[in-house]
Amino acid sequence: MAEVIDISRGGLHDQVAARLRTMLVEGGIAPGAKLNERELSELLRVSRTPLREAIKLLAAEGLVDLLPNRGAVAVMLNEADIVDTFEVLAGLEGMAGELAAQRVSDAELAELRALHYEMLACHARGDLSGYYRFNAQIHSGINAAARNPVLARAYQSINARVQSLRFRTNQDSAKWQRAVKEHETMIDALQARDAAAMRSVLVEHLLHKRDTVLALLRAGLIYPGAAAAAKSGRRA
Amino acid sequence: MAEVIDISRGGLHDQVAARLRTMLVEGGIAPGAKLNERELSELLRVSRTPLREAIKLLAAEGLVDLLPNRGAVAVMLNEADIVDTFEVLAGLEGMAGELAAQRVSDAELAELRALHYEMLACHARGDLSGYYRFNAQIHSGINAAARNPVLARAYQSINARVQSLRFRTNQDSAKWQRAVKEHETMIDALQARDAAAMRSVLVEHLLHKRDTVLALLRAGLIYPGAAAAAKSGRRA
DNA sequence: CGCCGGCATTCTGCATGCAATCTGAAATCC
DNA sequence: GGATTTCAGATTGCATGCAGAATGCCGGCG
Repeated sequence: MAEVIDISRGGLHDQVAARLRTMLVEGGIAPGAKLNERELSELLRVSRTPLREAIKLLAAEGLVDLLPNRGAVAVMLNEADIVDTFEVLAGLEGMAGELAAQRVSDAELAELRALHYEMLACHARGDLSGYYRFNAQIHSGINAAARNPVLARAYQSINARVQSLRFRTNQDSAKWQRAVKEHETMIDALQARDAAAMRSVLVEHLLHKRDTVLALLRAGLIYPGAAAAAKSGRRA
Repeated sequence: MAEVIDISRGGLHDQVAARLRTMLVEGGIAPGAKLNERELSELLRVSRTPLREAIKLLAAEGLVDLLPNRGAVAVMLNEADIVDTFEVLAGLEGMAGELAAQRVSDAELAELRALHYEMLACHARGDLSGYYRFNAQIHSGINAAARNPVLARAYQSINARVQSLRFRTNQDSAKWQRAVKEHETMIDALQARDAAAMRSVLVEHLLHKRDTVLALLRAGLIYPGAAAAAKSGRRA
């Protein structure tokens, strides 16, 4: 037991949703791009029905905006959206950290520490891709240690919306260094079962991430071509 | 302005989703009940396609569980689910309270205070229905004052899952009294712009709500007939 | 008398077809 | 020449039809 995620390949629309999610998060579909049903149905080799269901799902997750009678477009977050999203993420992750500090088992802690060192190795090698992979694993591990599937799902859902942006953040050396330092503090706080410290460092961590993303956005590095004025106050 | 719920007239599937959501939250569809597509499509006078899309949406919101090749059933939360959900709700509402304390305008504060007195009036009259209505308006007002649509949406989505349970909590006089007291503390904390106090009282408030719901669940008053052992570790 | 296997019904899931709406542009009018 | 209107192509949204799977039942067997 204890496999929390297992429902995956139950229906075709779920597979389609997963594919689309990956494409959206990893940039296979550019932000602001229209999602043409016929096109995607041919690309993914499925009929339009499960595709439409998947798109509705992604809309509920906040990854696409649904325009009435005009289809769906990949979300283009403006500054306010990013600020709001990271604010919520910080709260959720801080909460996960608090709970994890109270509930983490020794085995989990050991595994997290191991992952931390793996990440340090990637950092030392300058292996950004590996760094991100272990980083995600660590955060996922913290969420798991929090023993709250509802929290984990909420976090994942909201995190997905900015994952595509964080994917593009080629951090400079100083910020990378600081992130590593923060991760070290995390592990220490976990070990000490210090919930307050855990929350604090995670919130800080997220706010720094936010600032990085905001800086990139302001520099026009995230939405290179598009006019960012498109979506102003709309919220689907 | 600031109507957070407005998505109604977008498409047919949205209207269907709204109808179903209401039926689920207000008990029109019992927890654990199967959602028969043909039946519902006849009841709502729509074809199965938008109905299915709506069901997928509700599944994403966590209001129904999707069984592969076996349709959907209205969620039946077990004790662990309730604990987890309220834990997250407490975190989110505490966060909303913190932000609201920092950002609430004088006009909003005045309106919240007015709503508070309206609620007191309902309390004095023993008007439970009106009490709940104003209660919901106050909480919605706090969320609005937090100036974070992402947070508001996340809260609403997760809150919907337990709304049907809270709907049935006929609080005894003592608990009602305490809730009223807590609400007073809230308004005071808002007025003082005391974020920490606001978080604290909201978290307390939610935990008390949780305990009330848990007590009802243990007493078998929430799922009267059904065997609560149905869903154990499943999470959709 | 209880258990097991096969069969029919029902239901979900997916594909396709049709109507309504939107996009874009060409032609027309001022 | 510029703006407006109108029309054709394309696209979304919804309804329906069909195949696969699951459920329940009935008869047969131990």
